[in-house]
Amino acid sequence: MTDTREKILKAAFQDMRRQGFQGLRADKSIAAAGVTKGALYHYFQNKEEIGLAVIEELIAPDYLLFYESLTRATGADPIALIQEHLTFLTSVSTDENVALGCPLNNLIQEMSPLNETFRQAMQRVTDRMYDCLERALEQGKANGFVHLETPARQSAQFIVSCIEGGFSMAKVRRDASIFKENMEQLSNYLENLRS
Amino acid sequence: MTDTREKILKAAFQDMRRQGFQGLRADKSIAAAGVTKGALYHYFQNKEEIGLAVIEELIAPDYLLFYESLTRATGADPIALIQEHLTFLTSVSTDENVALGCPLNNLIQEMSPLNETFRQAMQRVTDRMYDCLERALEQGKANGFVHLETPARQSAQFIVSCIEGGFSMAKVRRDASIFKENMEQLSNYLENLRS
DNA sequence: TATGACATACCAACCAGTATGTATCTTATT
DNA sequence: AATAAGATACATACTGGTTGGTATGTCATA
Repeated sequence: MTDTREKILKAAFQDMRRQGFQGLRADKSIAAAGVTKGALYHYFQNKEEIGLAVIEELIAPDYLLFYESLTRATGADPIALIQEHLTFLTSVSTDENVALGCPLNNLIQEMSPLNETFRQAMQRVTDRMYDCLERALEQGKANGFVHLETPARQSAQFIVSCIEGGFSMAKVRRDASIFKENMEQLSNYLENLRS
Repeated sequence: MTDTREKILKAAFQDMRRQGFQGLRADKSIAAAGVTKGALYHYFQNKEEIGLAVIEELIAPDYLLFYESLTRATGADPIALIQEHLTFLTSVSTDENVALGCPLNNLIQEMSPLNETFRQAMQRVTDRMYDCLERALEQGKANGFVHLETPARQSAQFIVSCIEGGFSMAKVRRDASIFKENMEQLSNYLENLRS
């Protein structure tokens, strides 16, 4: 990826996080990085392509990093790994950070009903998160870490849902402690999955 | 409230649910209801006022209906009442319905970082939900329904957060069963709060 | 000399908001 | 009861700024 293209995506990502995709003013967004409209429409056919590239190239890899690693860690205790991830999420959640919300969640809320291509791209990300968590929980069952009656798929969905819900509710209060306390409750739920 | 004003708010509410507040084209929105721009700017000073009125007059009363009733039901089993509410939410959640998401959650995600007046109006709604749930749980403790070690405030936050998270994740898949399965997990969590 | 990588100027559509006009309804006065 | 005088409740036409996108030109490199 060229340097200019990367600058465009990063600037678009930042502004989309604040103002949404509809609120994104692409040329103004990149101007601060010294990139002009000419460059923008050289690398992207239209605004939609920018949004999709942000999802595919910035959001998806970032979000899937942990979940992919989770499935690869065969033999490990999945609950401990998820708990670690929650601790990590909590540690990076400042008031300023939660005020802008979860980039993926933001886009889901805004764009799912408006653009089917966006929706499918985002569904692919969440489905992958579910798949990874489900597999990890199943492996955890086989390895004696997870209670055998745990409904792996539903639990996977619930975990992701709790995280995103936590971001949502922290956002409206600009209050990271809301997120942290929610993660504590989710943590309790996770401990109940132990065998 | 006059009939015309009501028509404007209802039309704006519907379109805001799909396209967000930024995406709302107020005059086009009300045109289908036979109302013109003249009427719009007769009842509202600007677009912002429409959005705020939608929150205060349509969303807030609708959302608080259950939670207010919950606090009033002193002596009742709060967990049973909340479970009933989850069942109700599940029963009205069709694929088409979840595809549009929770109107409050949508607006929170979109507008919290962009408009402080919006944010405060929405925070008032969520705080009220927390307050009602917290009180109900505390009453439940006093009446022997709820485990005494239950952190009432945190649990209240978690419950709301799970519901909103459930809407979020169901939205991207246009799949009501995601919401239903999440409510099942939340239901399990609630049962664990019993004394 | 052809192509990639931009920069700049431009355009048509759109959109929030305004200006202006008018019919109806209310209220004070006779 | 009749009428004049606002006030209310809109409808229509217009405007100025914005926005996504395009057309065109330039410069460096292969």
